[in-house]
Amino acid sequence: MRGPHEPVEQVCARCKSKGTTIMNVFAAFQTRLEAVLLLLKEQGRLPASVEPSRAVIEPPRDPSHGDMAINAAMVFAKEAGMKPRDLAALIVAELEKDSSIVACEIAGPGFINIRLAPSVFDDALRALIADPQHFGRGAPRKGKVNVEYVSANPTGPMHVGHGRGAVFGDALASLLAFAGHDVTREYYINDAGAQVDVLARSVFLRYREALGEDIGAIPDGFYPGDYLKPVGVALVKHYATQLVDMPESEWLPRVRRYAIDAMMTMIREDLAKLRVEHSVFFSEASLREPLDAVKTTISALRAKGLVYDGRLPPPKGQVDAEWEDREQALFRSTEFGDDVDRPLVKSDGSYTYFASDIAYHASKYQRGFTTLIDVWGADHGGYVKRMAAAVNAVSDGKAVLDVKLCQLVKLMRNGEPVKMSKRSGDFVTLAEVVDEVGADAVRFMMLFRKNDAPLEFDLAKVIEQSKDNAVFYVQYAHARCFSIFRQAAQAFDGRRFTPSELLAADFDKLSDPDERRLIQFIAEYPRVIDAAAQAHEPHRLAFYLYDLASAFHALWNRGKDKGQAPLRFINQDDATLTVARLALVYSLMSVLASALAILGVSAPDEMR
RNA sequence: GGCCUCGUAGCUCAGUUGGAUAGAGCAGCAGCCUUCUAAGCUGCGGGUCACUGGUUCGAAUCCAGUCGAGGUCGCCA
Repeated sequence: MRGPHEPVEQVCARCKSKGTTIMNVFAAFQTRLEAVLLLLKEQGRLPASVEPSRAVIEPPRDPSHGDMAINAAMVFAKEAGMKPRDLAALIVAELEKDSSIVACEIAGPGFINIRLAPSVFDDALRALIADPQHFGRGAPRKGKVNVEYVSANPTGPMHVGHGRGAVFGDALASLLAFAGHDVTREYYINDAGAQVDVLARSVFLRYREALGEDIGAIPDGFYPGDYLKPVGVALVKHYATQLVDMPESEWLPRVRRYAIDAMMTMIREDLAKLRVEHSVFFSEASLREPLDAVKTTISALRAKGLVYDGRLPPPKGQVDAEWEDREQALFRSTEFGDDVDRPLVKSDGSYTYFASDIAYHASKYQRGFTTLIDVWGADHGGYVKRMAAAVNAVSDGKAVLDVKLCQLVKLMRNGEPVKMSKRSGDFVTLAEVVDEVGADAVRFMMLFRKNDAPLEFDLAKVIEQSKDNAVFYVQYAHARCFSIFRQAAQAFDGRRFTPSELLAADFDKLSDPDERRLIQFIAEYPRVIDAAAQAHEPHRLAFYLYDLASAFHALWNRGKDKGQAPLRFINQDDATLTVARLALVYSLMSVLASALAILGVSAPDEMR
């Protein structure tokens, strides 16, 4: 079994000298296209104002249109004062000088469809076979990226919704690292607010319970869950009866620290089950002590005129009897596009959560990060504008914040909703789900959906071994590749088919249109990585995997039909052909493994 | 009421940052199949991309408005 923890994060040292153009055929031709446009500019045949990078070269939707499509003629027609098709002709005349372009044709409103020599894609495959670990990776990029995800309150076990953000953030971080970014994975521990005091008091009840006291029903305003019982028991072991007679001001800090640590241990274990990792756990409390970074940050903003004392209009559309008009410290977030300025200090004098969060994000910037990605639940959507404003303010516009909102997860079983009663504190936890269906199923299904779309997660369907289950379908493609190699070894008296042998394969033997399509699909991998990383959308990789698996299964099935035996991957009478096909299978297998590793899903050798 | 995220086939969802005739899986219908790995395969039907305007060579995609779903609206985090 190939584990999901191959070193996808380590930037390959070879990237520096090698670059990506050899492997990314689309990037390579984008460069050539831009060179042509530049040349036309220099010759004065295109106005100086055209920006070559605005033109796009991409795989066409319809394969009959060729291998790549260029929209340049339409994009620049107006600036050039030419008809798109005339401009296209100009570009085509230059492109045709390229020996790897075997045909150019102008189609529709001015598309340039180009057909490439098969060797272009074959070379990409050779590059992949020569170095499967490297294929698709981006060259190292400037700037540090911080991905903050999970950041669940340390007050109880994680539920399924947390799991979605966890998997999303984890996969996004891996994806960005693979694409060449310097990525740090971070968890913000909310260990300074009122809710951890509630936690401490709830645990103190359990402590007394563990000492034999009858505590009765858990009162309102306390965390009722049974998961706190062991913490109470552990407290007894640690403190015996020492805490019982202390005043709250003395036991609370002790119990709080202990409880938070216990909760974080539990959360880390849950995350580990899901193969979700963080390299930095950042404590909110550490922003206050020993130095008050919140105060410092607010002062700095005040000095810039971005914090002032003022009054806020009461919220509209809802009557709030509690509303009291008062003067308070406000952050001028309207300066950066927010709707109202936001308070930093509560009526009791303590900081609002937002104040801490500004200091926290300032810390990220001070630690050298310029791209900040926060993964939040959709219920925090109303918070995005002010946070983006704050990041802008504390970094003087030098850092950008991208907040990825994850929608709710609806837990189902055989199409029926699974009941979750939160009131009793006895809801379905993430750990229970992972134990039931496995990390692979949870991870893949959560990534097989756009993050901002609601997700239905069916506990029964995700472990079904059938084509209807995307996890199985993709993993099975990988297992099938292995199976083909096992079969091949048997058919050719234990021959090994080493990578170096596959590298020397005769790719001309791969001439069936479906084979060629699969090769091109594999060659698209670096482009998919690049686009998904740029958009911060790991789900694109999951869909690519599914489509890739689908193309492979279809090809495999063709060999199953009567009279189509020559299409089978293994042909005992033709070793040259078999080696070529195995080279294709090996390439496919490598890409499947690579993409699955980024998503944190295992790539099994067999699925019996 | 303000703001945020959405609205695509009967259902669940993609849609390559504005490209050509909008795709896939279920479900439905029609055939085929006993295996290089068995948990099937192939094909067909199915659409006012919520609606109305606008931007331009070109819009599911961008902008404005309307309708609908969910979320959110100082002193929770």
